[in-house]
Parts: sequence; C-alpha cells; structure tokens
Amino acid sequence: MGQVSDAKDKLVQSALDLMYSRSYASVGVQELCEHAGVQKGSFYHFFPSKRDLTIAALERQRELGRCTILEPAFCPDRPPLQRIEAWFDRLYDHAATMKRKTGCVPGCVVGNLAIELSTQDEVIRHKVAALLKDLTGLIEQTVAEAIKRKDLPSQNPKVLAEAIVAYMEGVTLLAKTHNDPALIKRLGHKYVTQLMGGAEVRGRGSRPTR
Amino acid sequence: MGQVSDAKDKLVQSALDLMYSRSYASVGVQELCEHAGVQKGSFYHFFPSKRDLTIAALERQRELGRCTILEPAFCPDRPPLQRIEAWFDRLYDHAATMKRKTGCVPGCVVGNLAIELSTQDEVIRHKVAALLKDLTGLIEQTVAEAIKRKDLPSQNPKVLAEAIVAYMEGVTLLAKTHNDPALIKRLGHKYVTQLMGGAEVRGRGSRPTR
DNA sequence: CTATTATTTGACCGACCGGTCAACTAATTG
DNA sequence: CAATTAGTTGACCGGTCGGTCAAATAATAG
Repeated sequence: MGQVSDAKDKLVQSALDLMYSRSYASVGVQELCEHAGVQKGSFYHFFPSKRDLTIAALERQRELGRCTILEPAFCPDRPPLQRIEAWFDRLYDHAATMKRKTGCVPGCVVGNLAIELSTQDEVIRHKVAALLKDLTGLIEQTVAEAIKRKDLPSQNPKVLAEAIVAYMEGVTLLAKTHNDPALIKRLGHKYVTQLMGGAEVRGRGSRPTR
Repeated sequence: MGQVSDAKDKLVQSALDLMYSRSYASVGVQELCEHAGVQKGSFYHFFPSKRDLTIAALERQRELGRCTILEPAFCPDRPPLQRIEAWFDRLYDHAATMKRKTGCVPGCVVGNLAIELSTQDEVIRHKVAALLKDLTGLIEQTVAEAIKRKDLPSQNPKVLAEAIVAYMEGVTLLAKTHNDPALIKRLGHKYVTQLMGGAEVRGRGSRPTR
C-alpha cells in the first residue's frame, strides 16, 4: 500500500559515492539529496539522521566489496596465498580506475570513515570495526589454510590476519596521500608475502597456477 | 615595534590538539579561537585561512614528532633494527597515554589529515605527503644501515621503507578504529621484523643489547 | 468509491560555517 | 612627546549545516 520508491537505495548509493570520494563532513544532506534526485523531506522519511544513512551506506559497501573484490579474489580454487595476491591486484585495479575516472585515489571507504569518525561517533566506529573484523576473519581463514598446506610457517593466523589487514589499510592510505595507484602495486605482493613469513619462494605455485 | 603576541603559537597548538583528537572539519574557527583564548580577528591577522593554520600545525607536528618520538627511538647508538622496535614501542606508549587521558586512541595526525583531506585540498595533501616522505627517508637510512650490517637480507631499502611506513599507518588506523592501543603492541615488533625479511632471529642482538 | 498507507514536497528553523572589517589598544622608535 | 607599527576587538556578512513539519499526492486494499 502507498506508493513505492527507490529513493532509499538512491540515497544510500549517493552517500557511498560522495562520501567515498570526499569525506563524511564535506557532504551535506542538501547535496546528498540533489545527487540522489530526492527531496529533503524524503531523506528524513527514510533515515532519522545523516549518521543512519552512513550506517546503511557502510552496509551496502560490505556487499559491494564482497561481490566486486573479495569473492573474485578469494575464490577457493586458487591456492590460499594467491588469493591474497589477487586481492591486492584488485585493489590496485580499483585505485587505478578511480584515479582515471575522478583524478583522485580515494582510498578505502571503511578506512576513511574509520579515521574521520572513530573519535566522534561510537555508532559508526562500531560499524566500521565490525566490517574490518569480518575482513580479518576472511584473511584468517585464508592464512590458516596456507599454514595447514605448509605454504606458510606455523604461526597464529588471527594475529597474522590483523597484520595483513593493517598493511592493506596502510598501503591504501599512502596511495591516497600520494595520489598514486602504482604504490599499491609496488608495495603489494612482495611485502605481504614477507609479512606472512612466506619469504622468497615458499608456497609459490605449490599448485601449478602460475 | 607594535605589541608582541603568542597568539600565533597558541592557535597552532590548539589546531594540533583539536584536529588531532577529532577532525579537520569538526573543528571550527570559532572553537579554535576559544580554545586558544584569542579573538577571531586575531586568527585572521596571523593566518589567511583555516587551511594555512593547518599547514602550520602540520609543520609543528613535524618538530614535535621528531623530538618526542623519532629522535629518542632512532638514536644512533642502538643497532638499526632495534630503532624500529623502539619506534613502535613509543607509538604504543603514546596511544596508551592518549587513551588514558582522553578515552580515545586518536591515531596519527598526519594519517588522519591525509585521509580526510587528500581528495579535497591539494595544498594540504602535498604537505602531508612531504611529511610522510621525510619519515620514509629516515626509515630508509635505518634499513640501509641494517642491510649493510647484514642484519637484513640485501634488498631495495627505499621500497622497504615505504612498506614499513605503510604498515605503521595501517596499524595506527586499526588501533584507532578498535580504540585499543594493545593492537599496536600486538602487531608491532614481530610483524615489522617479518615485513623486513628479518625473520625470526637474524639481526637480533648482533650487538649484545638485549 | 472510500479509506488507508507510503511517499513526496518545499518552506522553514536556529545554529554555525569561514571569512571580513573598521575602530581601537599597546608597544616601540626617534 | 608624536608617529609608527603590531596586535586586538567584536560586530557583521552571506551561506550552509542538520533537521522539522504540515500539507499534498499516489498507490493499494476493501
């Protein structure tokens, strides 16, 4: 009953687009509405506040990231260490595409909001932390598998996964700061491998995938 | 001639304090002035814009970071790899202190502004990039020394230094997101060492400092 | 057709934003 | 002393901020 609408979705997508390429604070409700082609009243019909829209946008980012980056890279018919390589490859491709399209390397949506809002908004901080925990879980499974296959020396997969996520966020931050996607390529594969203690050759092509 | 004033310094320090514990956008010129005990007109007597104050604050942060973190940690009578360990130790101490004092882990001033403003303000982006380049240079010298001493396998010190700075920013980001200084301790020493290819023992106590 | 419900509209709110300015005060110089 | 200069004051500017609301509209259910 009543009319139906895609305004909610459009608002969520606009929030993701605009906040990703700039920042939370620099995107006003006004601009959000214009970008989504929606009136201000409709905004507050669907979301009690700008913060709530942001939470929804983060939720959407979780799905989007899973479909476009994580699932393709962490596809189980690749050996585990190559999944992580493929992940960094995709991050590089994404950064390069964004730079080509917008002139800027926008970094990581999650990391961006984490840094901008963690000290100011506990609700958003928790949401962001949850997304990162999820990601860490995925990495943990992957390295655990690599350890089981003896592609990696025996070690605590949970802490290692945290380290890898940290490294990925740091590399992304540097790429954004220098506005240079090449940095991701340069700091990708090799150093993640070293970070894992996987050193020079170990685990490379233990299945003939390269 | 004319009266003298410490308003400029007070404004710079206030900017550093406030923007560090929250964000650039969330700190208004008004609040900045109140915190510094200065009138708005005085603000614009010393700085043409909020952005210029921010640049000055970043410059101050360079000196502050050098004195309180970098110089103590990278003191040359420690072997090079231990300097990097000492660096992460100091970062942990700092985060823990901030958490105790303010309830929040504020992350890294430079990384925070990098993420918040890199896509929006080229001037600030360049300043931030310069500070990170400086830091990378210091790390590069350090790892180059370690390589020369054979504490580290032969490799490109420039790229390795970038990787270490990235890792440090990433760890700091995670600590801020989870509001947990312990994360820095957990992800510190061990994984930096691995990142460098310094693996388990190599280079540890090659001078009897432990 | 009527009642109900979901959505849309756009004017409006007080607060705050970054920035300007002319008048004023205090210290120094000759 | 007067002149010069550096710093201070606080009112003021147009614009934007996040958020509210009452009335209008469109789709469905009975």
